[in-house]
Amino acid sequence: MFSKACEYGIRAAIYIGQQSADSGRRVGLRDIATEVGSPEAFTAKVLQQLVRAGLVTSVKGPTGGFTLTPEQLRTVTLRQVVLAIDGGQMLQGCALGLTQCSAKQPCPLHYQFLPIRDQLNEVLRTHTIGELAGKVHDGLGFLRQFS
Amino acid sequence: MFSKACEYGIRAAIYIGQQSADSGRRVGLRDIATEVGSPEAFTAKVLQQLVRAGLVTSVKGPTGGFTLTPEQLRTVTLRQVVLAIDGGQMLQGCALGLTQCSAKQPCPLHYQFLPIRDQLNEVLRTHTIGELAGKVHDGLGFLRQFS
DNA sequence: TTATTACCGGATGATTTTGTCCGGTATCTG
DNA sequence: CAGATACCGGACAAAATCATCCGGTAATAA
Repeated sequence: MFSKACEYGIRAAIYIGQQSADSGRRVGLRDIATEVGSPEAFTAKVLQQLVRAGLVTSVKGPTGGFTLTPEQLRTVTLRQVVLAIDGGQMLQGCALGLTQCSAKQPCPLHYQFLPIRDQLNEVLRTHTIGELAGKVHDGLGFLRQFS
Repeated sequence: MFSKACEYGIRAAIYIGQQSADSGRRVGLRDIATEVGSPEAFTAKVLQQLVRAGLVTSVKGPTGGFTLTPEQLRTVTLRQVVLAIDGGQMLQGCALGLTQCSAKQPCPLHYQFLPIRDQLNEVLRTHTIGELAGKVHDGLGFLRQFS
C-alpha cells in the first residue's frame, strides 16, 4: 500500500503527536524508533522530509527533538504526510499504470477503482495526526507489535 | 497500488483474453508487449508466472503463443492474477506495516482501512479477465496510451 | 566559553524490483 | 526428418528502495 518509508513516517508522526499532546514534550530520534519499531537512521531521513514539508517541528541541541505544535496537531492530515513521502501516485495514479487514464481514455478498471480511490482519499483527508495520536493515547490503537 | 509486474500482467492477460474471445487465436509475446505497452522480456517473465499458476495457457512452436481457454475466460478473476504476481500483501497486509495488526491489537488506521480493503477485494473478486476483455473489445477500455 | 546533546546532510552499501540476454526445448511446417 | 518458430529458464545488469555511517552544525547547560 504505502512504502516502508511512508509507514515509518506515519507511525513516527503519530507517536510524536501523542507525546506532544500528552505533555508538550519533545521526543528524540532514538525514542521514536524504539517506540515505533523502525530503523533509527532511516527514520531520521523520513522525519527530515516531514520537517522540510512543515508537518513536523524539530529542535536541535540538548532537550531537543521532534514535536508537533498545537496547530500541527490540529491541522496536519494523514494525506499530507503520505503526499510528502510517497507523492501522489497511490492517490491519483491509474491502477494499471497508464500515464493518461481518464474518462476520455479509461483503463478497463477505471470506473471500478474510482470509488475505492475516493474512499482512500477521504480517509486520508479527514484524519489528522492529532486525532490518531489520541486514539493511541487511549489504548485504542498501537504503533508496534507487543509480543 | 500494484507492482509494475502486476500492472503488466493484468494488461497482458486482458489483451490475451480479448484476442482469445474474439477469434480463439493465440497471440505472441511480441504482439502482447506492443499492444500493452510493456517491456517484452519482462512481460515474458510475468506471463510465465501466470502460466504456472494455471491462469493463462501457452503453446510452444510455430503458430504458438498465449491464449485463454473458454473456461479461463469465464472463471479467472483479477484477484487470482494479482495474488499470483504480487501475493496477498496489498489485499490483507496492515496499512502501517504492522505484522500483527488485528482487532486484538489494531493500528490506529485499522478500522478506517477495513472498508477500503473490503471494497478492493470485492472488485478484484467479482471481475473476470473475460469480462474486462469484453470491455476492451467494445472500445470501453484501453490497455495502453494512444497519442 | 566550553562541552555535550541531538538533529542535519551527504556518502555509501544492501536488498528488492525492474529489465535484458541468450541458450534450451517443445512444436509445427514442409 | 530438417528447419524454423516461439515459449522456457537461468544468468546477468540497471534502477529504485531500504538502510547505515559519520562528520557538521545548532542549541542548550554548566
